Amino acid sequence: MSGRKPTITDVAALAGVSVAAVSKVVNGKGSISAATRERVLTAASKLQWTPSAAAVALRSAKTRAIGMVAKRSPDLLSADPHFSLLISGIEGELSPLGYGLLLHIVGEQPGPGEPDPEEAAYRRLADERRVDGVVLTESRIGDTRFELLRTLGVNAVLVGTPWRADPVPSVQATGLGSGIRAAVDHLVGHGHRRVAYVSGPEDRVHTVHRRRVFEDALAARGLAPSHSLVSDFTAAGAVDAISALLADRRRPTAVLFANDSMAVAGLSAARRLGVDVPGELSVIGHDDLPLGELVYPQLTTVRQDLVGLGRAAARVLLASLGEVDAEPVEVRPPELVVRESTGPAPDRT
Amino acid sequence: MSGRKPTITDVAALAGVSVAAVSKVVNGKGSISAATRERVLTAASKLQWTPSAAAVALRSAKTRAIGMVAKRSPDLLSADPHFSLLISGIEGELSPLGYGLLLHIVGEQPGPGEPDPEEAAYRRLADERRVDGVVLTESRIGDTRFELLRTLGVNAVLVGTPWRADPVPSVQATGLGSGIRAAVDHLVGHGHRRVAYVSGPEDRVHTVHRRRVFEDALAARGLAPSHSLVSDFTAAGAVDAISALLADRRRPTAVLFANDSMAVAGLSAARRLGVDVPGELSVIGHDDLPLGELVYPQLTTVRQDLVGLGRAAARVLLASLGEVDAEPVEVRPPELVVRESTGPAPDRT
DNA sequence: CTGAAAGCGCTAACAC
DNA sequence: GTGTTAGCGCTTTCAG
Repeated sequence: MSGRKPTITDVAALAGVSVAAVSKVVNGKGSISAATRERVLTAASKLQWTPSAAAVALRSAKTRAIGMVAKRSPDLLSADPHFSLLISGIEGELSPLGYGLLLHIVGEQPGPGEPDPEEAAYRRLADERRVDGVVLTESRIGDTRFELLRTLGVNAVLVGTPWRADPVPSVQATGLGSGIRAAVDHLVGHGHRRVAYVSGPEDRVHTVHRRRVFEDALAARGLAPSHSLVSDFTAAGAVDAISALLADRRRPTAVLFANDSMAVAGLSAARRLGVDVPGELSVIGHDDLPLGELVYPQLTTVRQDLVGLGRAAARVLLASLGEVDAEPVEVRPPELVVRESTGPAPDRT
Repeated sequence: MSGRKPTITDVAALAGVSVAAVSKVVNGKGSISAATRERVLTAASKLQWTPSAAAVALRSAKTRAIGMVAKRSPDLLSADPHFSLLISGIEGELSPLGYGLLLHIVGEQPGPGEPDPEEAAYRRLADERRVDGVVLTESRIGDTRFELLRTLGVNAVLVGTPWRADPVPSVQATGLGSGIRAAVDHLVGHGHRRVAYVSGPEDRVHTVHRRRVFEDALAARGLAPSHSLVSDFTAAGAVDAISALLADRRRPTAVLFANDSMAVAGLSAARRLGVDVPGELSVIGHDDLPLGELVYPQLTTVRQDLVGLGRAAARVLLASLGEVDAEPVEVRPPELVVRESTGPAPDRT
């Protein structure tokens, strides 16, 4: 395409040294005199040479890439912005070290007579030796991915809470639960007594965790959930949920959703049904995606430091690869962001 | 980590053939007897062997990966869901062929005394020979990326309209402009006479194109834009724009935004100012991101087949790599999706 | 401190 | 139809 790409040999020749010397200076290993280093460096930059990733990978068995596979339902709605933020954080740590991020998006359905696409994706990553590690998200109850990855021999780190204290590397925010507790306090402090919860899919670890935190927080104020629904992170699910809640004679005056997309969809559905938010119903989301600020009324939500989580996950992986020291990066605790979708409970009627 | 990974040699030994034979069968090249093929295949599967990506890449100078670099402003708001959809389409084509997608996210700012991070990212991808091609998005006026990529010797395909008929590979929807024209017709048909346009950043090729289509469509109905604003794809920008429009004594009765995020932000801002949508103001977005269905009122928007564009881009790249035939995949033409944010023009007062 | 040499796992001529 | 044999570009002992 544009002349041959220079190789280490070219650099060595131009610098008048051996290829070994060049290798040593670019890797900072072995001992090299300042003079030689200098000559190699200038030769390299003159030739615009950068080590070939493939050669390095083959020789050193390190690809300098980490992988991520995202399982996506046809309803692209939910996970998306969540992933983007996480990826931003991950990339922020990888890029400076020259690591790449290999992304795979797989469907939910195994396709007729085929293996689980998610598992297949991890296998391929491992078998082809394309990555040095992977980051997992959306911890699931009964999650088999760690086991799989372990037998495949690839490093992994989980963003979130492991399924029952599995001894797997993972990262989570400090003070987990503080945001939801603050949300409950906010609501109760505003006179709400009937507050409902709409969770995400039940196979998610965070689903049960968040609901428990919610219930405990309410209990601490001497209350119990007015309703507790399970939904699926889709818009339709949220709409169904809100319809059910509003149809109840003793309907809630406030509802917490397990993510922002559902919260916005629910909020919109309520308004469409003629229910004023926050006048008649307060709504709180979870994650603080950009979306929440765009809508009217703006969404009160539990902010999660997604970028920080991504960053932290990358650090853990990088540390296990010996690239950085294992100093954990701090992930900001979840916090309540009060905007316009919450307010005082409506007058008792 | 878990026993040594099997190599082609192991497979050859187990099958009782030469490594060349194994290579031939996995690559479908050369001539191999059915019997040998069979033995190789069983040996390979017994050993769970898959060719090492690094070895293949080094030897054949093909990485079987394509790259993408996304330039992201600190305000993550805009490009996001757009990218996710594109990526879904791209991955859909890559995965079946065993290709990977290497993603890089870079900031806008060059950092003090540093080179443009975007350019640096492309250079790294090329110099390290990490990918066989890249897909570019967000065609810019005066775009230098193609030139860069050409001198770097990497295949590239653009999603969108090239900057002034550059002879670069690109994909776009058939019937470009049809969606915006339909939007204008929809509005005018509903009695709107004062319709405004809020564009994206002026350095984008699509910005000027879409605005022209808009103006031409209006002109075809004997009208001219009531206002034409330039914004920046941020929520704040959209809010400013809508405020300016509504402050005008002769304010528009309808406004088209260059993307959905701005449209939703604008729509929300209008409502916050006490302006009813669509009663007093009709709003139309662009792209049809999931977000538009979540909000209330649901957003009328110009749908763009983002997934199809991603798919098509991947095909073009794959074709230029000789992996697939160059049959262009069809990208659905843009179409107007009428929802709740548009309606009849308010009565003249 | 420096260089020669042996591969990493695989593909592609080229012989047989 | 099948095997032998060079490397691809780099890292890493191991002598000097």
